[in-house]
Amino acid sequence: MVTIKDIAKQAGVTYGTVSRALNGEPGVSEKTRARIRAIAEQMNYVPNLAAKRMVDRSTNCIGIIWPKIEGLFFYRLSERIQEEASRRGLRIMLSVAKPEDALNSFQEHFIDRVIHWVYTEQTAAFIAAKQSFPGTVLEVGGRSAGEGPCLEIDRKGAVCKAVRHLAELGHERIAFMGAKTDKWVGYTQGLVDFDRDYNPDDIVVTRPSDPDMEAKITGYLNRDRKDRATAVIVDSQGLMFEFARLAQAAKVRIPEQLSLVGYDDVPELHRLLPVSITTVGPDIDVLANRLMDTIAQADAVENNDRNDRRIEGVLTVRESTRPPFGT
Amino acid sequence: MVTIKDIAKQAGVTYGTVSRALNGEPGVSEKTRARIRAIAEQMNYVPNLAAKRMVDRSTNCIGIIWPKIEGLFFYRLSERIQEEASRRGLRIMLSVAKPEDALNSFQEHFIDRVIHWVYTEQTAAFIAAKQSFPGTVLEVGGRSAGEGPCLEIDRKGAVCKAVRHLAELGHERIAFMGAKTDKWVGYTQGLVDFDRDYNPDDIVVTRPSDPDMEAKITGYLNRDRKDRATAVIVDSQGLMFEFARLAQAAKVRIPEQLSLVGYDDVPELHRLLPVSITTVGPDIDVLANRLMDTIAQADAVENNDRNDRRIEGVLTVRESTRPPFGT
DNA sequence: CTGTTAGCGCATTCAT
DNA sequence: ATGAATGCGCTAACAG
Repeated sequence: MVTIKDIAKQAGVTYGTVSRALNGEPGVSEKTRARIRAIAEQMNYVPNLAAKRMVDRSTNCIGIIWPKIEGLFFYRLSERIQEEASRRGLRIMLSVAKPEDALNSFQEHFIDRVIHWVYTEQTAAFIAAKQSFPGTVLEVGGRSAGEGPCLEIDRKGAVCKAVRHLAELGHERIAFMGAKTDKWVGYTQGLVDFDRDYNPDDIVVTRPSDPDMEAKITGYLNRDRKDRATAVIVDSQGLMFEFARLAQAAKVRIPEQLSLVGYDDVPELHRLLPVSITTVGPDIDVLANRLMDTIAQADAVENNDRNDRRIEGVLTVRESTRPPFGT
Repeated sequence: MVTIKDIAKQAGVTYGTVSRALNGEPGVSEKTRARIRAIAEQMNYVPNLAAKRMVDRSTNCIGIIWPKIEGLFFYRLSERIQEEASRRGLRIMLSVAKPEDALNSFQEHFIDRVIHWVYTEQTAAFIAAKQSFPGTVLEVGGRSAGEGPCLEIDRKGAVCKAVRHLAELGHERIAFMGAKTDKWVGYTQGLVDFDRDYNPDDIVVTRPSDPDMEAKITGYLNRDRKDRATAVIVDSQGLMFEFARLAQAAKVRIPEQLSLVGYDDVPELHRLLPVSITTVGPDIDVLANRLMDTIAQADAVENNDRNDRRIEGVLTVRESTRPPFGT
């Protein structure tokens, strides 16, 4: 293992100078700094984080706890986060372990800033782990649950935008398939805002793991066209995989017979149907950016404007939505 | 921050004794050990991991370098690896950075065992980083390229099994879509082994990023049925996403008009078509297991039997393959 | 059984 | 602008 002492020897200086040079501290001539940098690179020097941590407590590595669900979306997001991070000279480590275990791992490895994707209620074990975690945990997704820094995704508002889009196209009956979460609230809100009737008959409460999911969706799709909506919102990427397949099986043509909006814009979605799918949800680039901005100045974030802590959803109109037949 | 020195003072011993007591080392009377433990607890002592790591640089953490491709398969695999690892008391960290950066990150964080998924030629930068890496890099996937430990996936043999399966069903013309890799070699090998004609016309060389991918596949599918094969092998999950869509668009019914075998068995595949898809490829559970076994005893692995270093593919027959029409 | 001490790799302060 | 020296908290080897 090569240390700054080795580099010092090679460069013919003392290791104090090497330390200054490599850390961009003043008091080193640019010439020797460049030389030392070159030698370090060439010797493949890797700083020892433990030693660094002994004397000062900073790291440029950020840990991310990978959520169990939201698979594809998060997969895409992590690619973008990585790009953003390296642009900023930050490093990224991912953990797919249970959140509390992940936090412990990060702690052992001197990672003191962690991004946590909130998708369900937090377990007691995780809350405990979070409390004893010496660094910052940025909570992303759900409502600003607790004390620490957070970045809220306005899922409700996003789905509301979907309703608006469909209403503006002229759809009178708009259906919703998904779970009774914020997204569902956004749906009902949208119906109110844009003067559409709330029709319990047009709501299919289900999720991919629901054993009756297939029956419920197929049941809805097989109704007489008079008895179903002209547009539907599907509340997650996971459910969209199912929905697309069942819609094709039921020979429901999209968008001719049914307009379709999905939540979360992942490329794989557009491979599911012959047409590309209109989506709402956070913009993946914006999200990656904001995450890095926020975590980069995690201490200052407490003072931020409330609005700054929130990510709006965006609507991306594609081929799967159009005015209802006969308009 | 309370250190062992503080505890030592409180307990009236030296801090060396405290260290031994707290770490369960022999050479401390049980009486003083208990007393020291109590004091540590009462003073709310938290060991300084950085300092510990300075002296004892061991971890039970394994790093994984996330490959740029193999999207969903690797995602599923990493879930299984995580489960396997925690069963064995090991921890996992993932990096999505460039392989050489990932290796440096791992080194910084004292992770000295790394799993690397080989999917293309290795860059010079990575080979250099690997050479100066102080730990073990387990290469998985490709041919046992170099010196270090490796686990080869028999992609060629897997595709060969696909050909065999189709041949046994009675298919005379079997097509292949994909890149000219090991999998393609397995295809040609299979044709030879099972007495099928090699027909360049039934090979569509493409990949998801190929700009002409869509045209090539659609062109093949739109041929007169007499001019195309009765079965096709698609060489990757990524390409299958495209193929399934194009097949539906071209109104080619599977398996009635065309039998279909995919490479890599990921659940998402079976949401693409009305029927589930027959696949070949490494079994994800077996792979996770073998990876953990191998990395757990990374030093001993050098002596292993050659056959032990290889993962066979398995064929999972589902609805997308059946005898050709008219048989 | 317990005390003593060297040194892990580094940032930093004080000299020069 | 650079060298020298100190100490961060801890383990391990050695001394008593």
